[in-house]
Amino acid sequence: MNKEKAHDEFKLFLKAGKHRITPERFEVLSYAFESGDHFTADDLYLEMKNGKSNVSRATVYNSLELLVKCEMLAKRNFGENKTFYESSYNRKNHVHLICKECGEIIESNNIKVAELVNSIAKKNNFINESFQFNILGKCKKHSK
Amino acid sequence: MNKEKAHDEFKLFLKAGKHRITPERFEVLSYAFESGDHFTADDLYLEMKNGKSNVSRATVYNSLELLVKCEMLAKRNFGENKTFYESSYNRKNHVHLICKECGEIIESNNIKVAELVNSIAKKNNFINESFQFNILGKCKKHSK
DNA sequence: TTCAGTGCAAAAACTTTGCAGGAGG
DNA sequence: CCTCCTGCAAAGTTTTTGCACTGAA
Repeated sequence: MNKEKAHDEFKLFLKAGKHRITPERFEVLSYAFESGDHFTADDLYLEMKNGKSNVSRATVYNSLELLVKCEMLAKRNFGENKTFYESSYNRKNHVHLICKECGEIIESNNIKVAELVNSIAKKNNFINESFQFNILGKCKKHSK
Repeated sequence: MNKEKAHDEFKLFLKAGKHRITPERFEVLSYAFESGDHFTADDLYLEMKNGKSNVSRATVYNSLELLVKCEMLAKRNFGENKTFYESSYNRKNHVHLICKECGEIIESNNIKVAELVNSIAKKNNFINESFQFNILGKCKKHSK
């Protein structure tokens, strides 16, 4: 997704939900999309501060939640007790492989995951909305 | 796993790792196995305090980590920023279905999950040690 | 003009650490 | 007797909240 399209989509979402259109929210959007694949709210806040942005920590947290609600970002959580965000555009059904040695996060797309999720949900009378699928272990470099 | 067997297994593990055999560690073990399927360290600490146990918070955290290391408990994390523990006895390869409405956690066992994990790991030159597989959505009661 | 959104700092929630005293081996 | 473990409290981390002010509609 390019930046302009993202900007417009977020704007529409804000209007629809009667949230105000503020420059701070678009600043967060812009940094979020320039940031790496997986970042935390605080990382982004510090990055923005470095980049001479004056957006406050509270606003960063708030704006990221709005971006999750409008499905432009997805929340992840990899075992440490902190929340990561990632762009969710065109990224359904993917799995994270997380190296316990170096923390590297590899993403893998596998068509069978979605099928499996649906079949498990169905079997348990459960309405599937999203999933987290993390495989923990050692990456190639650290498998000694 | 019955309580005595668990006690013995933990004892052997402690000896093997040159950890001391202390009454506090076995108290934590005992409460952990009487506690629900998924509990946090702090929940357990408060429960123990209620139960007139004098074990400190630090010791609860420490002992739970030892129980994870000896593979009697598994660490989980369901999207909120806190660590849950669960008994890992006879519970490889299971998936959690978490209701966003009421927080209920359903467990599902599915033989295909392990196969899929192994095949994804292999494809990415990754050594699979464990996984987290959570499906988020609505349970039967809340699917309206 | 109005009130949602903002910045700031304080509080909250969960976990880890430092230290002095106590008990396991 | 030597340390590892313990309890306690303090500190650390990440996230949320309260409050007074500001700016979007």
